[in-house]
Amino acid sequence: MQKIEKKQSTSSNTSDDVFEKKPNTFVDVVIFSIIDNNLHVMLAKRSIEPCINQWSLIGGYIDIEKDANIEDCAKRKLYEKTGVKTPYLEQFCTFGSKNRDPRGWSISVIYFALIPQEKIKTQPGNGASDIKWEKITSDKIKEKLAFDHNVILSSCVKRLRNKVLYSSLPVYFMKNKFTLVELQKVYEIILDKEIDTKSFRRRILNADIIKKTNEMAYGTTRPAQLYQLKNSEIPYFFMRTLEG
Amino acid sequence: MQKIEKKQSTSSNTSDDVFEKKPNTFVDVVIFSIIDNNLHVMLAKRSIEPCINQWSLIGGYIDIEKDANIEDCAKRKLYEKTGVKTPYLEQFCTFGSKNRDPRGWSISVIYFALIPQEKIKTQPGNGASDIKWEKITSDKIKEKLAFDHNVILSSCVKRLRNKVLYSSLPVYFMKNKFTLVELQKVYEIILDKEIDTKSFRRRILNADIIKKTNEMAYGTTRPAQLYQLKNSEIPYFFMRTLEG
DNA sequence: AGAATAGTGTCTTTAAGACAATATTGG
DNA sequence: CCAATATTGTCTTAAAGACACTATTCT
Repeated sequence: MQKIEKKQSTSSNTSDDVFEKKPNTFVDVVIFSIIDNNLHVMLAKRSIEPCINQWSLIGGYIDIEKDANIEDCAKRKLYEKTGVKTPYLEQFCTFGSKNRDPRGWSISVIYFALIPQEKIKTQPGNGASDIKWEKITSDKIKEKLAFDHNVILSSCVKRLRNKVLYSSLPVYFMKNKFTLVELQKVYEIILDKEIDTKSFRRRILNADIIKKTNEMAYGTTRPAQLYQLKNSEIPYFFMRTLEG
Repeated sequence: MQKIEKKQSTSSNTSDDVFEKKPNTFVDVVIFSIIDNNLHVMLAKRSIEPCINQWSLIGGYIDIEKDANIEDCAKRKLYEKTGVKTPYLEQFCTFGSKNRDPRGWSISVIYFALIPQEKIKTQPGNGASDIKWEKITSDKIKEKLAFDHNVILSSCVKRLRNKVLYSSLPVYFMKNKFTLVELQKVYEIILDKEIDTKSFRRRILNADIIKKTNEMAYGTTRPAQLYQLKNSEIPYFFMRTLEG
């Protein structure tokens, strides 16, 4: 262990700055979407060291000139990669340790976002070769990510799964108008488990969070009622969790 | 708005340090305990600027030489003030903005701890004139705290309340051996609401989280069965929330 | 015996689970 | 009509709410 030099002269706006050395500070966003009947996460390929060319979650350091607060920082990173301004965004937790980044002590505030695939402007291949969607299979992905991002992703997926058992979170994956069958399918994809149709519909309709539109979804057989979210701001929390 | 100078020469341990200016980083712990049939929070009087002599939550900056990770940092601060090594400790959330601290951009990772009053070594007056317990009345305290600590405290109390509706968290306020009547009382204090005795006992006993001891608590009337926690590590989560 | 607190019995209510049954479309 | 999918009916089950009742102690 070498001694740390106390040479750093900070350009602080107060005279008594006691922070000789600070952790590096990041915000990372776990961006989820349902694609091809599977839960996916958005990854970015790192263009700089460390971990250059490895895939990672969407994020980067907090820019104290650009960002007024950490949520704005998360929104900025999200907007830069997806073109989406107001997705469902929730602070998940914060990872911080001396080892998680080779550059030294670092903190990363993790958010997660739920986005309907349709709303995402920047699709891989569409001028953005540095981002891609990776399929999540039971908490994990195949890709080996930079830093501790596999651990972060895994615990975030667990949190999402758990929360879906007692909330309306999956509605934030739906496009503007959707059928109850489609919504149930999204629940089943995330939970990786079949749900009884009657129970599901009773639960959702009872919660009074969606309203019928005057449109139907036509397919090859019986058309289905199209619904819309009533109040998209806050998710609904049920009094009971589903079996898990 | 003055321009920020980019003069800071960091003593980083890698050559390519892109972090011109970093937020200051803190960990604060909201330490709860039940005292005199009321929920209380531990406060510390600040001995340095800014906000000198104002009361605040227990916390301080992350010391990258002492702390291996943020949870250790929280445990260290908790131990320094309470003498308790292994309380119930949970990461709550992270606050970060350019305005919350007059010294500039700052991040604070907030933990909360639940401690039985009996376990706390450092009681106010006992050589520690810089700490005190403050009573919480419906999410708030009377004291005007430093920085944004009133906001942090308030949202943390709400989180605690909500979590008590569907978990066994209150057991972490109990001393080693306790009666079901005492545990119910703690639930009622936190929720500020009476609970039906039969329903409460059925719920707790059904969860199979406590076991009978061979001791009774003797008072002025009928003695009560003393119980102990079975597995103190992780809280129990019920399938249904209580009415709220 | 009577006050006080600990603890139980049991009926009602609510919402989920299970699963059979019906409804509506296209071919 | 038939296949396929959407939607509903209804019985069972699990756990909470309500509230009356019994049990055990001390004075």
